[in-house]
Formats: sequence, C-alpha cells, structure tokens
Amino acid sequence: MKLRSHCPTNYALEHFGDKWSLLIVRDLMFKGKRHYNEFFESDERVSTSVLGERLRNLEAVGIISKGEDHAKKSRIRYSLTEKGIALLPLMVEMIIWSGIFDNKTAAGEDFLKKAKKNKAALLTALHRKLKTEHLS
Amino acid sequence: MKLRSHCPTNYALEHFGDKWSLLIVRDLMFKGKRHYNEFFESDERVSTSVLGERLRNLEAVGIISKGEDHAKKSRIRYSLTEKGIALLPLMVEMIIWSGIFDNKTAAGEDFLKKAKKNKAALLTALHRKLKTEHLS
DNA sequence: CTGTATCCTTAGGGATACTG
DNA sequence: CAGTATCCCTAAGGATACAG
Repeated sequence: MKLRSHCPTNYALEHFGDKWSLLIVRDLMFKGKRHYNEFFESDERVSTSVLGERLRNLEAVGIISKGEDHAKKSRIRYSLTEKGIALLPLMVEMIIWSGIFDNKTAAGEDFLKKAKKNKAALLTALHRKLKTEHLS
Repeated sequence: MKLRSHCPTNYALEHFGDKWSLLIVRDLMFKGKRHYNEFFESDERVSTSVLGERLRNLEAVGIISKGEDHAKKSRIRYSLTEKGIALLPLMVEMIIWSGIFDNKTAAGEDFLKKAKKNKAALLTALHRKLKTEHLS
C-alpha cells in the first residue's frame, strides 16, 4: 500500500475512505452479518463487483478475514480481525454524529441513549462480544 | 442530498466518505489552517479542481462555512461549523486507530499519549478551542 | 452460495490555463 | 489570493452473465 502521506488521518482514509467499505464493517459489527449474500442484501444496494472488490481490499489491509463456515464447509464466513474490531470506537462516534444531525434516522434511539449515558460501558460490552464472536 | 439509506453509518459516509474531505477537516481542526492555499499545500497534493469541489460540498452539507478574513477583506477564511466541530471525537478516534496500526507514523506521539491517558480531558480542551476559534 | 468476468457508463481526478 | 474552467484520462461503479 503506497500512501499519499504518513499523516494518521490519511492512513485511515487510505484504508476505508470510500462510500462502501465501512458499510461492510457495520454489517459485521452491528448487524451480525457474516456472509456474502447478507452484505449483498443490505439497503444500499451494492453491486457484486464492488462488493467483491471491497471484501478483497478489506482482507488485504487486514480489517477482515475469511474462513469456512463450520456448519457448512462450502460456505465462507467473514470475520473482523483485531484491527477491524479496533474500529469500534470510530464506528460508534460516526453513529452518534449522524444521530445528532440526521433528523430522519429514528432507528437506533436505544443505542444512542446508551451511548450518551455511558459510552465506556457500551464500548466495553460490544468489544467483548466482538472478540468472542470474531476472533477464533 | 439523496441518501442510499437512512442508516446512520451511511448518513456519515454520504457526507464525507471519500479520500479528501476529512483531510480538509483535519487541516481546519488540528493544523490551524484556514485558507485555500494552505489546504492546497498539504502533503497529499490535492488538485485545485478536487479541492474546490470538496470545499463546495463540505459547505453545502453544513460542515464548513466561508467568511471574509477580517485582516484582509479580499481573503476568504474557512471555518468549521458546529456540525463540523462535532466531528472531533470521530477524528480523534481515527488518529488513535492509525496510531495503533501504522508503525511508520511517529508523529503525534504526544497527542496519542494524551488521548490514551485522559481522552475526555483532551476532547473538552480541543472542543472549547475550536468553538472560540471557529464559531463567530 | 460465493464469488469472477465482462461490458459499458459515469464519476473522480490530474494538469493547466485563466479570472476577479 | 481564491478560486473556476477546460481538457483528458483513469478509476469507480452498475448490470448481467457465468463458474466452482
């Protein structure tokens, strides 16, 4: 990966600075989705070519990993890596920011209330959950 | 602004989900830059056309605002709006994340240490500073 | 089910010149 | 100084078909 600069903001943007990558992270992190077809069916209507490319890229930069589903070996299951799980605080801040400024997003009221009341506790709980579910 | 969905993650991505917008926010937020030529001179080497388009867009979505420089009325000065300043926690989390995983970024050691030691205090201090400097 | 491959169209972006 | 306008090329993305 050749970076435009070594600024930390830029480092992050070169990893996931596009309109699709973090939607996959969101699906893995908050929606319990783990399979290709589940990502494909998300509301934003990604195309197969874009989805394939983003999955490949996220794996290449170490944010997600692929493994076979233990229930059905022909089925591939995606997981967040440690690097991916570490995006949790960033994702939560994104949700909070949108919650403040998007008056149309009624969804997630409960989440926002929790985040406002005790953010640290919410992060700890989610972090533990992700670790047990995604790190083998 | 026509959104692909009303998911909060998507709302945020539709605002600044590209490789350039948050670099401008970074310059305003952490580098004290306020003018066109200063953004243009940043390390990532943005082109004039892209810079112009991004400034226009960030203003259109309410993250930055334009005003004339009180020192020199022909000079335009950019400011973060309240909506832009509210991106502070998100930006800080981005920097922390990159600080963990980018071993080449030695810069900002001091910032990272402070963020780890007492994040809330750092945020409060920066937030106050931004409010006094950007909100007239 | 989990993807690739292909085709085609559109959007992003670099370089440069130019304007108030 | 603070941009816009233009040109041109490449990258991104949608649609569809196909493969293991």
